[in-house]
Amino acid sequence: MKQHQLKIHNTLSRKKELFEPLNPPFVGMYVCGPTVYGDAHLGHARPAVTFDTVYRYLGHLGYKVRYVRNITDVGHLTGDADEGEDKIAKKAKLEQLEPMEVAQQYTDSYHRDMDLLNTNKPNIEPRATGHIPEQIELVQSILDEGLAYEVNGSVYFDVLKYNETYKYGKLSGRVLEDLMSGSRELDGQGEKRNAADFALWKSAAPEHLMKWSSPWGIGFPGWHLECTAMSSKYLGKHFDIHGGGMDLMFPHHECEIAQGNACNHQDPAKYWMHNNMITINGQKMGKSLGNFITLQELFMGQHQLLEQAYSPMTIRYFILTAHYRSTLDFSNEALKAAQKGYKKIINGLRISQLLQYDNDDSVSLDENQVKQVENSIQSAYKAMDDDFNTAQAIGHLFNLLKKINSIYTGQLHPAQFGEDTFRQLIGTFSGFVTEILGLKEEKTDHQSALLDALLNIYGEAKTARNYDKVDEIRAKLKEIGIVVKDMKDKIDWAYEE
RNA sequence: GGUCGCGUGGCCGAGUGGCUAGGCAGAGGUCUGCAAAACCUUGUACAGCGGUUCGAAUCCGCUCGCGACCUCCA
Repeated sequence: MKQHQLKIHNTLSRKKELFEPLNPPFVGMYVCGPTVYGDAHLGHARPAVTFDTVYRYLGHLGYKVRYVRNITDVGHLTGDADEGEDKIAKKAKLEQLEPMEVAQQYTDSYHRDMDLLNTNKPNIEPRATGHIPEQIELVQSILDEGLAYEVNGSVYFDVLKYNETYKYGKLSGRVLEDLMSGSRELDGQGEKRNAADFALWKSAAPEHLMKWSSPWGIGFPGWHLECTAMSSKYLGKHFDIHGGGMDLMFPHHECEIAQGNACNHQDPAKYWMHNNMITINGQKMGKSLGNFITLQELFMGQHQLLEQAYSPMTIRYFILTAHYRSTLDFSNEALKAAQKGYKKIINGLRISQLLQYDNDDSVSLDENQVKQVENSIQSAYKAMDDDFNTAQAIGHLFNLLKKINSIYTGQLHPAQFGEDTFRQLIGTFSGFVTEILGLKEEKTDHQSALLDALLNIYGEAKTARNYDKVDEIRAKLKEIGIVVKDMKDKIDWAYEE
């Protein structure tokens, strides 16, 4: 285990705290995943990249992390107008599909997009519908604790009663009295004893598609229950890190804490991490605002607001250039700058793989250069240790990159750094970029353009009767499985059969 | 209305009491057949007003502006 003083901003205390795993070297991390009823959008990219980076860095420090991220395939309630209906079932009716078909389709597209963003797969990716018995058990145990009540086949969490023993609202800083007075009138609240109560189990109407039998009748689980059920099943009743978007802080995570305390008498997680939101041209992204961009649209450049396509790695890099707790604003200008920055880093990565140490006795060690490299390396790690400050770390990586580029162009000599520092420079830069930040080279498919250029040279060499050159080009291409075809009136190529 | 957060140079974006963040764009230079890349130099930034302090972008107060959550949301 490397010696690092890793600090994590804990939403519970609103402070940075020294990270001390409950059971080192093991770390349990649960992150709220997507509700799979539509294509993944920008908002899904941020937590995915953020917590992937957390996962990578913890692994880099030597921790054995179990990363659990759920797939919500029971839709949350859509709200007042559609009480009793859920998002996934609604979409299914519209498209004349089985609800599970919808969930599968969007789970697959989510996976595709997350792969493109080069995020590691979670170690466990549990589905809500695969954990109905566990959720029913939870409801029962909360009922047994006397902290829930049943009405007409639905079960509600009794927030007032809970608040007598525990503190409801401690994560989001809400005060129960304020919640009760400030809460709006919603349909279907008649069953609740109090506006602040939330559903653990909802009775399903006959036309409802996704439903299961339970001790309280046919119904479906409440929105917050799955995370409690699955996190405790796979990580235990008390685990290290719980992550998710800031918008989930209330009520979702608050309810998870309440549920966890109600049945396990302890907070589910020690550290709560929340990534901030993404805005587009300064505005919140939302379907109603018409600035809702899916990842595929972004990668293809197919959206009114986009002047061009932005590659997955450009997006990943862009997300990493801001601290995860700051809002991040998407604009064409910012994305274009990110694209250039990303390419600069990747060019550096390619160069760093080419550079060799070259001991030259006529070049003497330059203490100043050594010191600068050592400082930048140390600072990059320090930034990551300070609540995963990737933005600052990247700044220091650019300073390392300048050294690498200077060696490449011959303005600095490897021997000025000494062999140790030289290897650290190369190793830290490339390791940081690929392993911690998860950036990789995006190989572009320029095969046909390159072939055309090469075949032009081939043709010119032939005209000039430079047959050595002609044979050389033909041989090189044959090595990669391409045969040159000299036609009567043109030169073409084909895959070697 | 309640709770929380933010306002940094042309743009993005770190920084929470004294030490050049960094990227993009711009200017000058080195290199170069030309160009590009790279490297070097260059920007007297911290919403406004007041206070604390030897010293504040950084702490406190007020004002203005923006946003998030409170309702599905990543």
